[in-house]
Amino acid sequence: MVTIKDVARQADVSVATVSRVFSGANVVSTETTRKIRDVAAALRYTPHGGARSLITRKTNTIGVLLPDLYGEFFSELIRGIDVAARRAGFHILVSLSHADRSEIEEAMRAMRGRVDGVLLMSPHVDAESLSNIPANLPVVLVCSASGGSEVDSVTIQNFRGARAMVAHLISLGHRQIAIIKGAAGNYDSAERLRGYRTALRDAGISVERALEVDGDFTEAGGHAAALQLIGRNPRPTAVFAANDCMAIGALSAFREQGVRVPDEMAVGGFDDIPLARYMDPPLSSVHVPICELGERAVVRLLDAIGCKNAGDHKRERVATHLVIRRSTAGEAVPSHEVTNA
Amino acid sequence: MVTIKDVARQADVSVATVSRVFSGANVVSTETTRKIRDVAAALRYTPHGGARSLITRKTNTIGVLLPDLYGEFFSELIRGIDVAARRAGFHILVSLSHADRSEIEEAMRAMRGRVDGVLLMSPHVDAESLSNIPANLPVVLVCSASGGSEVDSVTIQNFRGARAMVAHLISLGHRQIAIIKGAAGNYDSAERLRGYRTALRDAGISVERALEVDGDFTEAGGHAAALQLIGRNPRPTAVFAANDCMAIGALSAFREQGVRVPDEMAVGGFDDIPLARYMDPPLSSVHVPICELGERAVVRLLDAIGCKNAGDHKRERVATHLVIRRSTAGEAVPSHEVTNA
DNA sequence: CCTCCGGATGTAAACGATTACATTTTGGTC
DNA sequence: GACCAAAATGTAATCGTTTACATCCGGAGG
Repeated sequence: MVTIKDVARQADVSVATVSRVFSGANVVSTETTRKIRDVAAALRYTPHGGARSLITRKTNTIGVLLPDLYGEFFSELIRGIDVAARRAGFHILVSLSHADRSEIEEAMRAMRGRVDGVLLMSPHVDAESLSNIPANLPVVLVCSASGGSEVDSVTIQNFRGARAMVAHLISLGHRQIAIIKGAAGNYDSAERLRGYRTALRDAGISVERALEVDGDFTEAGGHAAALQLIGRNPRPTAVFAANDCMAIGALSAFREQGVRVPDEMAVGGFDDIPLARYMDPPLSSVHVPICELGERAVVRLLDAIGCKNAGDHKRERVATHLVIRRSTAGEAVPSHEVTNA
Repeated sequence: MVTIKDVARQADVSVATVSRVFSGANVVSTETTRKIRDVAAALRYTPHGGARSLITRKTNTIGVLLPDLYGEFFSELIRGIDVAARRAGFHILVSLSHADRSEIEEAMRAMRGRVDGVLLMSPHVDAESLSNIPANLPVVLVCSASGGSEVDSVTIQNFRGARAMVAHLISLGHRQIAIIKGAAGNYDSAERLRGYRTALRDAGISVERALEVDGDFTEAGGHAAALQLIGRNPRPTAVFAANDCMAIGALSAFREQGVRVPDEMAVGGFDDIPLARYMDPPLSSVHVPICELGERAVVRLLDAIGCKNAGDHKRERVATHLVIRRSTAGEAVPSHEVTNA
C-alpha cells in the first residue's frame, strides 16, 4: 500500500506538505501542489481514511443498527438514510438482524471508533435501557419505544394512521372490523393496535379480542390470519392489516376462498408500498414516507453529532396519511386516488 | 472519550496489559484480568476500532457499492451480504446510488483505509475499466459485466433463466411472445434479452423487434409497456417481463383492460420476489436466490482478502430456476408449484 | 542595510491502539 | 539458597495521518 510518505519522498517534499494538499488547506504553492498531485496519481495514492479519522476524531460515518427487516420498508429506509448521509459527506455502516439487548450492545461497541453516531431501530427493546454501550456516542432511535425523553427519536404516526384507516372503514358502514396484528412485542404493532382500538371506541363500537388475530408482518402470516377470520362467526366485514404485506397475503386468501373484496370484505393495509396500487383490487393503505423517515433520522443525528447540547432531546414523528383505493371503497371511488391527510 | 490509557492508569498497569486483555491474547494473569475488566466496565471503556485497525492493518469491514436499487432485490441482497459478513466477523460499509464511473471511483477512494475489500455492483459501467482506484484493494463484481477475467465476479444465471421461461411459454403453444425489457444499458437486462431471443431462435421462431418493448424494472414501466403491447397487431399471446415488478405492473394493466391472464395473455416474470405467489393470478417467474448471491459474493471477497493470490480470478453464477404458477399455465397446473431446475 | 512580515515548507508530537522485545516476578529443582 | 525457565508485565516503536510550531526565504518599509 502506498502511503503519504511514499508520495512525499517521490515528490521530494515533507509529508506535511502532501497532507496539506489532500486535506484541502489551501496553503501550498501551485507548483508544489501540481508536482504532488502528479506523483500521487502516478502512485495511485489515496489517503487512508482510518488514519485520518484517528487524528481528526471524526469518522464521517454513521452506524445503522437494524432488526430483521424485509422488502420495501428496509430498502426505502436505507435509501433515505444514505441520501441524507451522503449529502453531508457521511458514510453508513450497516448492521442487521439485531434482536435482543445484548446483541445491540455488542454491535454498538463494535462500532466505537468507526462511527460518529448511531441510528438505532429497535422495535423490541426499550433502547433506553441500553447500559453497556460506549459513553458519549450520539444515538437516534428510529421507530422504537423511548420511555422518557432521554434520547432523540424519530418515529412514524402509527397511532394516527391506524385510527384514520379504521375510522374510514367505520365511515363506510362497517361495524365488525378485524385487525391482523403485527409482530408481537413490536413497537409499531402496538401503536397500530392502539389506533385501531381507539377508532372503534370513538365510534362507540366495542373492542372484541376475537377480532384481533395475530400476525407477523409477512404475506404468509396475513394469508393464515385471513383464513382464520373467514371462519369467525359472525364473520367480520372489514379487516385492517397492520402492514401491506399481510394485507396482500389476506387478499390472496380471500380470493382463493371466494370472498369478494371489497363487497364482502373490505381490506386496508399500512405502509402503502409501491405495489399496493397494483393489487387486485388496488389496496387502500396508510402512506408512510419511509425514505423521509430515514432522512429525518439522519438529520437529527448529524445535529446531535455537531453540537454536544445533551439537553434538548426531541421526539419527532413523520406524518402518515390515508390512501383510499378499491379494496375498501368499492366501485364508488374513482380510479384516481383519494388521499386524506 | 475514555481510552486504553485511562483504563491502564486506573487499573495501575501498562497499556500493553490492558491491550492484551481486550485483544484476547490469553496471557494475562486472571487477577489482573479481573481488575482490568472491572475498571473498564466502570469507565465504560470500549476499544477504539479505528485505532485498532490502523496498526493491525485489518478493518474487518467490507465495502458495498450499489447502484440505484429498489425493493425486494436490494433488501435481500444486503441481507445475504450482512449474514455472510457477520459470520466472518465483518462489518459492512454501504454506499448507494452510484451511476457513472467517476462516482464509483470516488466512492472507492473514500473507502480506502476503511474496508478490506469491496463488493461492487455496477450494471452500467464495465467495472474493469475502473482505473483511478486504490491499488491492491480486492474487488468482487456483483451482477456486472466483466469483460476479461481480470477480476472476480458473481452473477446470476440470467441467460439460462430467461431462456427457460421463454421456452416454457413456447411449450405452452405460444408463438407471439413479447418481452418487456429491463433498464437500458443494464447487464442483467442485456442477458435476459439474449436468453429470450435465443429461446425463440431455438424454437425456430423469428425474433421481431416490434415485440421487444422498453422497460425500466418498475411497476409503472411494466404497466405502460403492457398497454403498448395490447395495441399491437397481431397482439402477442404471451409476455416475458424482465423482472417481477414490471410483470406485476403488466398484470394490473391487463386486468384494467379486460385482457384475461393467462387465457388471452400469459405473463412470466423474473426474480420470483415473495409477493409473486400472491398475485392474481399467481405469477410465474424465474427464481433468483438473491440472498445467496450476496453470500457467495462475500465468501469470494473474503477469500480474496485472505490470500493474495492475485492469479485465479473466477467468474461464478448462482443458479436460477423456473417457478410455474397460474399466470402462464392456466388452470391446468395444480396450485402447488412446479419447479424446474 | 536592517527589520519585520507573511508565505511556503519542514519537524515532530499527537490520535488510540498492538506487539516485538526487554525486564521483572514467580516458582520449581537441586 | 541458588539457579533457571516460564509466566507476567512493562517499554517503546509503529500504523498513516494532521497540525501546532519552528524555520527559511524573499521583499517591503524604514
